[in-house]
Amino acid sequence: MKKRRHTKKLDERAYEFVSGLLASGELKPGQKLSEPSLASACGVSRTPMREAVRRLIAEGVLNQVPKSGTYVCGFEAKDICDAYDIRTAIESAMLERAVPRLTKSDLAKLAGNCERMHKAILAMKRAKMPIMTGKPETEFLAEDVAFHLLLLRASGNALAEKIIANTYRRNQFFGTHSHQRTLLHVSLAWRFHCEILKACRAGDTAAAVYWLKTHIARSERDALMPLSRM
Amino acid sequence: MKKRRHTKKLDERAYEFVSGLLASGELKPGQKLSEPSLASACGVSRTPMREAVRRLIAEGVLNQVPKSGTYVCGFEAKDICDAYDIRTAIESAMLERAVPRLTKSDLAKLAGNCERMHKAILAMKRAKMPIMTGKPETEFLAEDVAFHLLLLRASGNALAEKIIANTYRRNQFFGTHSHQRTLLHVSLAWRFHCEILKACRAGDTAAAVYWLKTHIARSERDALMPLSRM
DNA sequence: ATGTCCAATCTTGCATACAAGTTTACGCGG
DNA sequence: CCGCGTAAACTTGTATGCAAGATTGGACAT
Repeated sequence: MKKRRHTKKLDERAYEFVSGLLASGELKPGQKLSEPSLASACGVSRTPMREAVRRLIAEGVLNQVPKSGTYVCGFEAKDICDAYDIRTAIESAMLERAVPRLTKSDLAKLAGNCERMHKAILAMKRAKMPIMTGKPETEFLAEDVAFHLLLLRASGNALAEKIIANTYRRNQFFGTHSHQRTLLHVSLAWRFHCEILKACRAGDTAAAVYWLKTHIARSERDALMPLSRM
Repeated sequence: MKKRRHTKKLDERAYEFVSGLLASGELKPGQKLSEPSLASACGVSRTPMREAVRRLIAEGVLNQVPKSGTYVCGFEAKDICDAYDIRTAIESAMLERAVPRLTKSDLAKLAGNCERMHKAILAMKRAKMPIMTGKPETEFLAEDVAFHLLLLRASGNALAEKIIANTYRRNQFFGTHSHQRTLLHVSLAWRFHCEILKACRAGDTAAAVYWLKTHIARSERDALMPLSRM
């Protein structure tokens, strides 16, 4: 194995470091941070950490007030609704373009996604988890996102892919911990993916869009549920 | 009037400086830049200019290759199509929500936008411009964008507003100079806005969405026309 | 004239020093 | 015990120095 000469750019490392803290829930909404402390915790200097922070600000995850501090953005039900509305609008429109363009290879990849989602569900069952967590959750979410992004990729609209990928990232930071991933929810998500795939195979654009919209609406309900109890 | 103690943050100045260069066409696609030269041209140090550059990179207007240089992104017909597809998807979906929510004040503002657009057209006619440029163009474009953003604002989806505002900004950098704003084109855009407004007044969501889609499709054609001749 | 190699120069990446405003904490007077 | 003022500590904003890779230009050999 060749020694990594570049390891990686430090601002990327810093970004991933903070992202990880956000995704794992160690950094909570409203919490105050500071560039120097994050930088030293990550083992880099302020400059790359500052760039990472600015990037997260642009993504709407952090905010900074000039000489005071950096804070994790709060998020409300409305932010989640907004994001799901955008997803519905863009993914539906793009799916209409994607369905007729899907190649055999695309369909095979989508089928692979569905299969691995199913595997994650089986693993969850085997482990008798009441709520999906840990490795099955990670894999499940990765396959979920990959499925949707592949459809976007097939639509040929790179901008749409970028926008939705960003939305997913935000969801990952904020939404993950609120989601209740019971067996019912993840099974349903898997079934919807399967229906979408079936419609894609049949070239039935309308059905594919219908199932996609149903799927997203259901996901939104699931994401909102834990918040409505407050 | 209180003396401005802060003038403005320097990274904001730097961003506006480079934005202006891009919008005015002084910086052409593919052109090579460098942070130090931009910084000294703007009268700031590298740090704020670097942040401005990173921001423009995130917006997809510049790109940087590690130890080599910073370049203005090229753009092709496909990028324009992608952006218009996103606009169609988001603005249509959001307009459906906005129409029932529009207040009298909103409608008045929209009417004001239309009126000022018309004024810009009349100014263009008076000056016997074959193609709209200069002050009429600036005002026309400002009113155009304001009209669309107000409808988005009324939809209540802040994320949509942000995404579309970004798209407009990119269009401003890349698309402006390719557009052929003849009297025919700008008049048509104005007419479409008027039709949208009329439908909004009548609470006719379907008609509003129809005219919006027609308007955007036509704008796309106009934006693409100069490129297809190549 | 042309290809090649090397050095000067330019680029970004990163670290750090300092400036200026904000927050916090502590001591003091009531 | 409580308010209050002040100073210290902390925050971000900005400038700058240096490192290391990329590029360029020219000298030199053929």
